[in-house]
Amino acid sequence: MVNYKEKIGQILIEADVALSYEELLDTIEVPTDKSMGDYAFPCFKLAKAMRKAPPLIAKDIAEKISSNEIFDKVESVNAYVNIFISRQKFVESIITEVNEKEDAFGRSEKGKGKTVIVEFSSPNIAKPFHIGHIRSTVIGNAIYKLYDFLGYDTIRINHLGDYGTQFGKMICAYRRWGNKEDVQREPIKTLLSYYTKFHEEADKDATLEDEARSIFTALERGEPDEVELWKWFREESLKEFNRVYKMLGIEFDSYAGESFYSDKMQRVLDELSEKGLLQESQGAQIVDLSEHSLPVAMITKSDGSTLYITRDIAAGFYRKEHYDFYKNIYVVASQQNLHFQQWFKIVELLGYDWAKDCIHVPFGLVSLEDGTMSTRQGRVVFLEDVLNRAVEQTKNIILEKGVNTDNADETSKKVGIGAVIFQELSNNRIKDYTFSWDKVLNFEGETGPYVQYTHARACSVLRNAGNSVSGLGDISKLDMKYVVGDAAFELSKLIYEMPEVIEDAADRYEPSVLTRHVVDIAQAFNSFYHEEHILVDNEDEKLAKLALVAAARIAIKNGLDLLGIESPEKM
RNA sequence: GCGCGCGUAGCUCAAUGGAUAGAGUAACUGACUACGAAUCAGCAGGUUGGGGGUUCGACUCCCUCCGCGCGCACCA
Repeated sequence: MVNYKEKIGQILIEADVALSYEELLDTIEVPTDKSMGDYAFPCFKLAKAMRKAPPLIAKDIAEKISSNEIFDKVESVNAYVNIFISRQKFVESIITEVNEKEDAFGRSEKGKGKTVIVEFSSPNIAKPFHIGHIRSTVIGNAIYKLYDFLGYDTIRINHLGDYGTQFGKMICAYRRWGNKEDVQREPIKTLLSYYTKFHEEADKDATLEDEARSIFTALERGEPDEVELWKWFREESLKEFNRVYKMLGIEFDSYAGESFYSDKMQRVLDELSEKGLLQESQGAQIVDLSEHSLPVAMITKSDGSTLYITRDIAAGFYRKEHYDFYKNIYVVASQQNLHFQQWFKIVELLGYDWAKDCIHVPFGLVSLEDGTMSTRQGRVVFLEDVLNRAVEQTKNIILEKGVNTDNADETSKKVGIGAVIFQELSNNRIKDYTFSWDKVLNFEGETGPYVQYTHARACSVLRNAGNSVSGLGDISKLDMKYVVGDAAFELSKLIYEMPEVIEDAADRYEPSVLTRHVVDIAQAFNSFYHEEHILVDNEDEKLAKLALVAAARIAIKNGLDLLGIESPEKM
């Protein structure tokens, strides 16, 4: 497939345009208005060097390059050179390529031999998996899929919050008020109730806090009783988390959480100390980052115990040595911005250049209509409930509409859960948002079900064509003059852009770029579908159109796939 | 107080420094005897928070002010 931008860049170089190839690629753009061409080249930058008015430069360039066979028409409008590419050649090559590559359309080998770690989801043990956790989970999974598709070796890490003084409190509460059967029946809710009770009681009796601390110290020392309880809480919690991951179709390569690094922190402390970065302050150990315009980072508390940041530094070392990453990505809320800035800087000050390969991918806050989420105050929406309700809603719609499907339950899951994931990946991740049932259960307009519906519709057309689909034969031999109309051409252009959109989404760690592009393709497909009759009597015309439908179907499916969303063939 | 982020149509959101700032949604109008109406087409909706500046050109970059969110030593 020709890269048109690069091709136009070369043509402009041959036409003696006084810019470097890189500058040209940077300047060539896609006009906002289709009537101004498929590509445009603004000539303002050339004015100084050529000592000529931009519109005149545009006119000269347009004349020089207009005879090229890959263009239908080149014209100058004011300071712009507007380029209309040859439609038939274009649709022919893109439709052929997509149908040949199918699932591999957009895939690349760019990342071959490079390892990318994506840390995401990372819930806290014994705490509910709520709607706030969906962000890291779903964004992280999409980023993993994008990098995997671009040929990188990928490692998915679920950095479980399974360590810290909170487990001293939990064990303390369990021993006082807990019982085994309740925990087994409903682990998270039960453990959480112990945790809440602990805080209520601790307000009245301060000695509880001391007891909890000593239990945590025992846990750190590896006392068998404490370790056994902790392990059990962790397992029960994971069982529940895995139920949600299974619904979402998400897996991990490692569940090495915070506890995994408990024996790997001394080395960090030693090294910080050797390199003169560690200072004592009010009994605690700190790293002073004021020279780097950052607040002081506390490495150990006055009682000697370690903190979150110490564990993250230890994890960084472990990952560099164990995986030799090319990129080490953390999909963690923007609230942790300072935390990551601090520890990346500390690693840099220790003299490790891999600090620059550690990347924090932040995202905005989810709140509820009645305020920020608070598990202790019972202001929380469980992710599993959201998924279940979305599935239920889908089932109702299916029954109500009497839609064509093989298995209503299966389809409801794919569509309902797809809707929730899609919505999460629709907006720029940095934006805060307020969770709304109305919004998450709306399936019209720019939504997951809309895109899935479009896919199912394309499948339906291909099914109705019967033998014609498999009989498409050698697609490059089809007569593509039947698919050069505005609607078909628009659709083809969007499909053509998929691979660069995928790269862009990965480079920017921004799955929403892809989500939006998939919507654009669906919209273009639906316009084409309504404007033109596909299953016409003329066999050549029908086959050409079916080849385009098949290409659109593949593009949508690959896009949804990368977002972690299924594409049912009927719905 | 200091730092980071956000502010675009009634609402939810797009827009690698480029041409007349675009979608969806809500309201209104129209299209199911052609291939799926979870669809499509039309109409309407804007001082891009305010004010300066840089630039041939600013939603985009710089300064400043306002509003909101988050963070800033013994939680994670």
